[in-house]
Amino acid sequence: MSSEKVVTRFPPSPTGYLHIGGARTALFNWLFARRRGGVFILRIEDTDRERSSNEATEAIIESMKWLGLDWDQGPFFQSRRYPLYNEMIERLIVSGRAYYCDCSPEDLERRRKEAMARGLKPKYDGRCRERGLGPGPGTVVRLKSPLSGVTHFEDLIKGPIRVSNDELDDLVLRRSDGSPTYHMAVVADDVSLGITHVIRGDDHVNNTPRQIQIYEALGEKIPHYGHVPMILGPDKTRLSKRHGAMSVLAYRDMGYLPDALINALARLGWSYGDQEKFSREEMVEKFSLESVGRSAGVFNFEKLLDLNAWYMRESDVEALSEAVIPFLEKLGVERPDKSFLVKAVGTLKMRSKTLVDLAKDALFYFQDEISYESSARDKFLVSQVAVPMRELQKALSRIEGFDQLALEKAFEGFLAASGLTLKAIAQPLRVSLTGRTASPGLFEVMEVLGKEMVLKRIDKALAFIEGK
RNA sequence: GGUCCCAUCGUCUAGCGGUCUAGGAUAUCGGCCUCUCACGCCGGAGACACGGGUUCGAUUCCCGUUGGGACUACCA
Repeated sequence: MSSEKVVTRFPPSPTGYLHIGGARTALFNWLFARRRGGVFILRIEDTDRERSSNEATEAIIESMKWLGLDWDQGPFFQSRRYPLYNEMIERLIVSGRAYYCDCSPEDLERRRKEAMARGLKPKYDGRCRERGLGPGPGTVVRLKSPLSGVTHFEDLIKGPIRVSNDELDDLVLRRSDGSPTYHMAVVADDVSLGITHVIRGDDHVNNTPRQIQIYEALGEKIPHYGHVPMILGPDKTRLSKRHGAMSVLAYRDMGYLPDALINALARLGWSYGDQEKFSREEMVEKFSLESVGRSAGVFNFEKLLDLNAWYMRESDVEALSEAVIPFLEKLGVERPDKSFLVKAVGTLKMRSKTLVDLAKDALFYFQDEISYESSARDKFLVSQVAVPMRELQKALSRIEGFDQLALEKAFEGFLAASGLTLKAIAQPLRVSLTGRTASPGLFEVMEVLGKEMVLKRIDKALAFIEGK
């Protein structure tokens, strides 16, 4: 491709949170711009004042930041750029490529129905095209679009797409209240921001010829287009609130790492041979629109979970510890000691799949009084284990350095002397120390907990057994 | 209804005419490892929607059928 400077943009409308479909579109734009050493712009499409909100805008920005999709320019707000749109619309009127129309919405609706009843296309009939109307109340401005010919473009993902012009009607550019319509605003902004590549959802394929007509009327250079397929819900219908867990921020709150979500999103639609895991740098290096698939896909939650677990395992333990703090706090653990937390997380990062799980799994480290899972308690804290546990406790109390190595040695001695197997004592001890039947290795747990806490918990378990 | 887009294991995908008795990942089922749970390792089951062409040869190219999806507003 040419050496032109690449400029892409992500233009969400702030009518709700940023969902994973939008996030993927943003990601692809970001990836493409970064790959080509170009510019990535964030633009907020808030021309629909009714449905737009500041909360949504903030949520979108927060989501972008959390995902690490940094933008070079913006955010631009369409609501503050009306003069630009009006200027462009004036240009079109002056050059005769747009005209005023005073057909009322009700009238239009009636004519549409009539047309449909007669088996015709429900498009604008061009009534005001040649009336030479001027501005006035209740008037809109429409594009004078070509009556014949075809509009075509080369989609970077889907290949050549052509639409007969008689499928397209004279779309409204400016509403009667003076505001620009979506199509007008998009084109005007893309022109003025110098957008070279429009990478957006599949649902815009049909809009593209319309927008190209506006470019042509304006005499502006048409950008390259790439339409990425939709993301579907598990039932293969378009992703919506119905499918739950839509918002990017919801994934953050469910304890997913941004890198894992990004990786999962990238691999939904894009591929690089058989490779599944990509660092950001690798993604940027290897991304191309040619290797984005053309068919819609279902978001695979199980795969995200697996990826997240992998990213957690690969994480630096310090960073992971930092990340889990808010989740621990939610569970009532306040200001955990940093070095203790790091040690605790070190024993768990191989086994927890999300930060939420990690926090839950780590809870026993931080509780003064652990509670026993009822089934674990009933099965393992039974009278038969009281004697060996007491002996074990004695052996443990004699250990000098309470680290894994010393603990293992002490256990060897204890098991040899008592004739017990580790298997026989492991689960009762585990329940005593953690309250559960599943936990990190006993020696790891004990080292982190420390001698005092270990002896104390065994005391408590013995008291429980004997008190039964 | 019209227009446009799409179609490989349950899911995400590799495949860009012969290398395909179709590869990987995830999920699932066995087994190993083992103090539990994970991790890891080994193995199993599991897909080219259908029908026509083109070709010496189609998962791969073309057409049709079917099935999905999108758009068809003074929403974006």
